[in-house]
Amino acid sequence: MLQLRDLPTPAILHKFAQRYPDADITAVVTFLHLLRTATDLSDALDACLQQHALLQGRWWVLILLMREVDGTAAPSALADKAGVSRATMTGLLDGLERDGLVERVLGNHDRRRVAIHLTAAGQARLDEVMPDYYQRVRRLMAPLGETDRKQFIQLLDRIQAGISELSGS
Amino acid sequence: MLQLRDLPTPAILHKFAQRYPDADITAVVTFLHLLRTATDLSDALDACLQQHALLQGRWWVLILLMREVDGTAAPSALADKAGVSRATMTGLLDGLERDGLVERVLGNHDRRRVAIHLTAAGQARLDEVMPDYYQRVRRLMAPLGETDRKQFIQLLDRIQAGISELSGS
DNA sequence: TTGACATGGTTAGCCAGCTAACTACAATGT
DNA sequence: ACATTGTAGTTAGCTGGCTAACCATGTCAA
Repeated sequence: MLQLRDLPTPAILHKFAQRYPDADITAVVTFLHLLRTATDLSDALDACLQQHALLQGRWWVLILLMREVDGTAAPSALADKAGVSRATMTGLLDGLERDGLVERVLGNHDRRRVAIHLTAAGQARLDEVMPDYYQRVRRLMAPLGETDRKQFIQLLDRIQAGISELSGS
Repeated sequence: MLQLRDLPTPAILHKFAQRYPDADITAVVTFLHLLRTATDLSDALDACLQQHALLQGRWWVLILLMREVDGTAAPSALADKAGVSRATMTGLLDGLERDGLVERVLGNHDRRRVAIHLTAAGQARLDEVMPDYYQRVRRLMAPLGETDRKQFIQLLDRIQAGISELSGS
């Protein structure tokens, strides 16, 4: 994700719009504002996870495992749900297994398959980080009331729908 | 940035809220929606830049250089403005220099300093990618009218203000 | 004047993304 | 029965984040 510390000033936007007449100023400003806020939220999430010796990728794998009734899933399923490649998931699982937060259980019927299991230590780590996470998200979103949130999500969904349409065609 | 391919269903949110009573459901949903949309936009940006053999980090450096009147800046200034460490900037500049898009000019007065200069090839690459970029941003933001955009940015700014306040205290 | 500190940039080594290629195994069609 | 194809997971090698440590150079004060 782009780390935007220095959004363009009106003067800079004007300069660029001169050279590139296709520029839609308010579109660019909206686009960059959204990315900037998301980056800041992501950084805030990093700060939270770091307190508990976790990073986004590994934390998300633990959550995906906790969503399962038996705390077990296949690496490829985790990769799909986390939106990363299978190769990346192998690396994440290596780290989590080294820390004892998950374990690899070899399959019996199909010996290609491996089951990833959330260990007691993994669950304990989640029980430590999640209350902190929820607390922080609560505070981060506090500036928006319930009505604001509905409205905000609606605007996000309209952008999302546009993206799906563009990439679909 | 988190790759959220699988947002929690209401059932999952309920399950987690049972175990972690601090959870503020609408806050979490809003938070994840925002990150999800930003991720998708970032992916769309990646797709655009890839058409022109660029990645976000390197592209942003070129833009920062083009903002300067003489197309020149110090590595540390670029690092600050891009929001990355000086070490990361060294790597980005290595890649850009290898591709001939920037050049390092050694300082005369202070021999620690290096000036980074946007080359003609670098400017040409920007002139190739920017119209495509603006075109795509225009289309991505098309679902929102001018009024929507104002409102959206205002909501983003309120979140941003909250973040600054939290990290400041 | 020179010793201590500050600054600009690079290097080294870690993590986590990616693609492409590979291994092992399963399934399937002739 | 066996060759082909498909699938699950890993490995290798790239990029680009990070921190910490490390020159080299400037600066400043005793």
